[in-house]
Amino acid sequence: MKKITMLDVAVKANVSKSTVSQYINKRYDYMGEETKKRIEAAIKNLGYQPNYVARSLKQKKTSTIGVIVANILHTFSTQVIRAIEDFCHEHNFHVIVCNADDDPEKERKYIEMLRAKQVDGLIVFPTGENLDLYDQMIEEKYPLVFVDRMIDHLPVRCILLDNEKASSQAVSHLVKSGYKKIGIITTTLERKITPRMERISGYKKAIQEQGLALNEEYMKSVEVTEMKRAIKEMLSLPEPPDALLAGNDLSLMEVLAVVKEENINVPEDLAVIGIDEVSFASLFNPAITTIEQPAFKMGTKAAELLLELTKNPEKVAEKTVYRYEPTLHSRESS
Amino acid sequence: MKKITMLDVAVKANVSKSTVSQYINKRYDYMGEETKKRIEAAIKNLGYQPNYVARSLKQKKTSTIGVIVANILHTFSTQVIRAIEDFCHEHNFHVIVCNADDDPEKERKYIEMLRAKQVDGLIVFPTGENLDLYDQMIEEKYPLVFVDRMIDHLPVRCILLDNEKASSQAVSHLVKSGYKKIGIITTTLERKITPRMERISGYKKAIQEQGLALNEEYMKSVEVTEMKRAIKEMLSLPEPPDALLAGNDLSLMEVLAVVKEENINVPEDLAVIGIDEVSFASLFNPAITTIEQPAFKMGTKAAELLLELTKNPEKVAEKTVYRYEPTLHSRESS
DNA sequence: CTGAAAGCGCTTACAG
DNA sequence: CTGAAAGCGCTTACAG
Repeated sequence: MKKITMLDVAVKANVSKSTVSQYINKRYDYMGEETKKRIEAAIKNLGYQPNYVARSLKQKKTSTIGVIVANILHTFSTQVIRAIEDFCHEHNFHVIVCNADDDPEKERKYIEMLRAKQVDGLIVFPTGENLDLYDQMIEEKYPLVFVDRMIDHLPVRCILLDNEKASSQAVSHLVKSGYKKIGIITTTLERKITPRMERISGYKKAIQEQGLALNEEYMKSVEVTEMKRAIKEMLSLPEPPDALLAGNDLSLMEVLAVVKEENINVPEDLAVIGIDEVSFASLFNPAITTIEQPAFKMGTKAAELLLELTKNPEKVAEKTVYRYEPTLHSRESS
Repeated sequence: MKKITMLDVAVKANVSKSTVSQYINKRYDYMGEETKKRIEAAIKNLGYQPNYVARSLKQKKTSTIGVIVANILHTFSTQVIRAIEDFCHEHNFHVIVCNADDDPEKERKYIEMLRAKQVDGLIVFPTGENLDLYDQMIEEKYPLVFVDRMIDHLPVRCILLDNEKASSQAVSHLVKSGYKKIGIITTTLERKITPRMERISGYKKAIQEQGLALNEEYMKSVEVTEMKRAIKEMLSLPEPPDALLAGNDLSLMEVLAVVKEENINVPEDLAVIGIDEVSFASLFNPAITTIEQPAFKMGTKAAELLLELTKNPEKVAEKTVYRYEPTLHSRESS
């Protein structure tokens, strides 16, 4: 079963490859009606499908972009990905998604593989460790957009939640409901991941603005595997918190696991609130108060910016931070 | 910023393109040590990255496969995708994922686009409507694997849950716990989607095997948007069911939404059990009994089969159904 | 042990 | 209005 090529079509339609190519690319400015029809018939007849690989090689563009998420386990990542895909498919771009799994080495490998595949641009949730690669892309004016995290000083467009605001919304909501001993639990800060840092700093500022005392024992940032232990520790303090802010969806799951294991009454004994919307928030008993990121909007914007850069690669690299507003969904858990 | 090509490396290392190519492809059977070193140095020095598009064109393979899922909103789909990606990345294959969104037209577009991009094979959760395309791929001996759904008579390898067994596990578990009026709710059967059909037929068989009466009013298959209404209807029957089997994760969410809205006591007033594992199952109050698909194993198998076909395209097309065992997680809701 | 040459399937100035 | 020719960046038999 030999593959049908453009040449086969040309022969069948009694024209040259060039003319078939013009037809395929809808450049029929001067094409005779007769010719068009013959080509169309030949294509249908032979079941010809153009080979995008050959086209890409010649045109030096693939109409494909790459997305590297730091960790696909977050609902936020999957929502952003879906938004990117929707936008790209509408604009006839393909998307290759890779999951760096919070591992800078994997991130490096994926950046290199995707670039070898000549993708036209990259949307990255950067681990932050591959500065040489980021620098290189910037220097080459390679289309690049960061999501969720930024790297200081790097002239790259970044899509971020207003993380400090998310924390402060949580804190003021809790204070309004009468809670005064507010704890926060996030995943580890070891690698200075933007959202975690900002959510912590936003929490600190908000606590102080509310005239509450900052208590170091109410702030834990640990690996997910350590999280249940850390939460239990916090809850067995002589003066335990009466409210807990989970820094993201995975942290919230750990909090709820402890709540279940220890048979804690929510919100009577402990108010719970999570940053990131989760599928079961409103179904839960009690329904969980969450702070939602506009993931779909953020993903769409990332794709939009990237495709724009793709079309216009000479655009100056510049650090532009696009901040998005969180939304509080007040439910029963706080 | 001109792209560095193999020719640049060759010139710098004082060898021909051919030799550089040999080096890149690690075919140094007869290559002099000196030459190797010079090439290596030139590559490092210039920061050369091979262009996979050119290689793909020449080799007529892209080391990329496509995955088209029927509906990415199912947790099962995302887990299968992750397994496929893991397996493929291990074997140096790339994966392009598309979401057909239960729309046969989108499926058609994606199959055509992916084939134009010359992906080496396709894993499809088929909508079932594009028989001409499926046929064409089979005839061309194009590597193809179906997941979750099969199409009668089509000689394609299929990865499926033992759906009938899943239903019968649910029914016998419920019967063992003393429930006798067992309902089932699934998404619409309009397009004869395999898992829905089989879960229904498995349910019917199990009910009869258990010596219970089959009650048509206890079986509803409707669009997700209609589901809450349908559930409420079933629950307001003169003799309502005392247990409800949700046919998949999305259906389970609808059941739980009704439970919450109507303040139903689970499992006292209504036992609940769902096919598909969900992230919150064990955190919920009450914890939800689920029947899990071995999604990771299934995805891995799909990838394994496909890569095998890719290596060995002359393998006869044959209908082989790989069935996987469901696992019951007995929790508090039933 | 290494190189010259052909070719993968397209696109694109340019000629006529 | 259409075609001949060059070329995108590789790989691969084959020659030497």
